[in-house]
Amino acid sequence: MRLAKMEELGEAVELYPYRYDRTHNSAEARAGEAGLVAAETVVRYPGRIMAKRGTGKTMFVPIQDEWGTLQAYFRKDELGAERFHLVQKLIDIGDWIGVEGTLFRTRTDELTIKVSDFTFLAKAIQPLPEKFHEMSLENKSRRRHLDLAMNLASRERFKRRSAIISDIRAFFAEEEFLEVETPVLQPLYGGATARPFTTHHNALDMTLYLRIADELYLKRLIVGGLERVYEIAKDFRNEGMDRTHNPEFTMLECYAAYWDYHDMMDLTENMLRRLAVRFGDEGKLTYGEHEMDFNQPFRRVRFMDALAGKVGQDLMQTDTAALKELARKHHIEVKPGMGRDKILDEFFSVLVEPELIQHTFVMDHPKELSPLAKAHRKTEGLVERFELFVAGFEVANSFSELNDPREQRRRFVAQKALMDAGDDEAQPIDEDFLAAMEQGMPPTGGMGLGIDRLVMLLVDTANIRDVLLFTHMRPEQ
RNA sequence: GGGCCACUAGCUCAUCAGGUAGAGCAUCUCCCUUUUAAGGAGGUUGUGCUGGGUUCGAGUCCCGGGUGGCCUACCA
Repeated sequence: MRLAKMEELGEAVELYPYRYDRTHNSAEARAGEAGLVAAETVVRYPGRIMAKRGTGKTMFVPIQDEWGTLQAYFRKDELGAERFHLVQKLIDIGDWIGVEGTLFRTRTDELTIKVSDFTFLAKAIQPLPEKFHEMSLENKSRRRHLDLAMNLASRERFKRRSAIISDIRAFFAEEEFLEVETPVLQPLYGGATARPFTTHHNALDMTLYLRIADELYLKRLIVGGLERVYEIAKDFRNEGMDRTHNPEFTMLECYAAYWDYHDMMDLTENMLRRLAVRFGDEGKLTYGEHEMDFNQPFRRVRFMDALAGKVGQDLMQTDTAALKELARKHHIEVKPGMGRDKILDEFFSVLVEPELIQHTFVMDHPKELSPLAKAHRKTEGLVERFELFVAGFEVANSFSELNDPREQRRRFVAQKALMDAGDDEAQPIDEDFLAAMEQGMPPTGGMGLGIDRLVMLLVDTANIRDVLLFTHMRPEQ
């Protein structure tokens, strides 16, 4: 048993020492091989023991650090019987160790450190998982530390996510947006249609909600005179979870004074093209079986036009009764209480969305679906809004922000009516936000983008769990 | 929410007609001074998810429960 060996090992070495002076990591040692070998430089390299291959008086031990693996070669005649015994018998796979020695190539041409001395760094009591088979998705998600330890591809994916988010921050800095932080705990939720998580503040004895969006706070900043703001933050929605949904997820929202949704569309297009160039293949992306070329201008299509193309007739003037009749014909489910625009949305998600593989901006949505968007400047009944679809799912959502407080109040009241009618995703009236808007809000363009889905797209993975380090799962047992 | 499938050693899995369980890796003992899924000899490892039923006998068949996966639906 490992605990028994630990005691014996503990008599010879410090089991949990405090620090280690590294001269090279595995990537640096590989890159500098020629010089290091020629000069017989002594390197000090720490990492985790991933395997042990012994031949009695020698040991080959692959040691893994964040960047990869470097093999260490221990010899009994070099280290002495006692020290060699430690490596051979008492040190286990999973333990952390620092080795010191010179680099050479073995007979089989593997870059190796010939160990002149070593420092024990930390003991592992539990063994690492078996190495020949992929861990199950459940095990990977539930025990991410093991997934990261065993799968370099998984590490790479998460490092890539980090790099993508850093690059988005750099992009917004170049565009002169200010990064801000707004409350997670909110007395009222809003900015999206979704059910919230509820919590309680003891000192104030009041109900608080975990935010479902940052929108209403970011717009207050626009009112306050900060002209370009953005936030990358977790939102929380109390809804189902599946391949593309997690109850907490990372959202990017940005707002710019004096812009409309056309400006936001350009910004979104520029940002995605830049990411595709930096993280894809020169602007081309492969997602599953699909190929997309972000160098090409993004397709732009009006919501009602896309729908007309599918249904074979313009639905702009079609009344609700006729729509319901059409829905039956297309096997589209209409639930009681669904308004005309909601039915149109249903048509859209069933008929159009699945076919939006290539990056496409869908523009000018029906009004009822967008309580925070400004009415279309030309077409009655529509709003100035766009959604970006890629590979069949929605990545971004944007509008010319409604800034007329009288109209905003009417929309809130309409939402309230929906809520009273039993729609538990409708938004409550936010008087505080309305008061801010009444102080005068400049014309503003706003955009929200799901970071997790964007990362899925850029690293070509079908499951949101692959891009979230820790996902929500039921507790075991 | 609906359908299908799975749950057996620490890990990945097997046990094809019901007769109280096995392989590889891990672990333990021994041999081996250039191995790389190292090798060789030997040993240990299980409330077979859970509760009930059928049966002389259940991991195996039946029913309930739990957990997970896939598909589907719902969800700015």
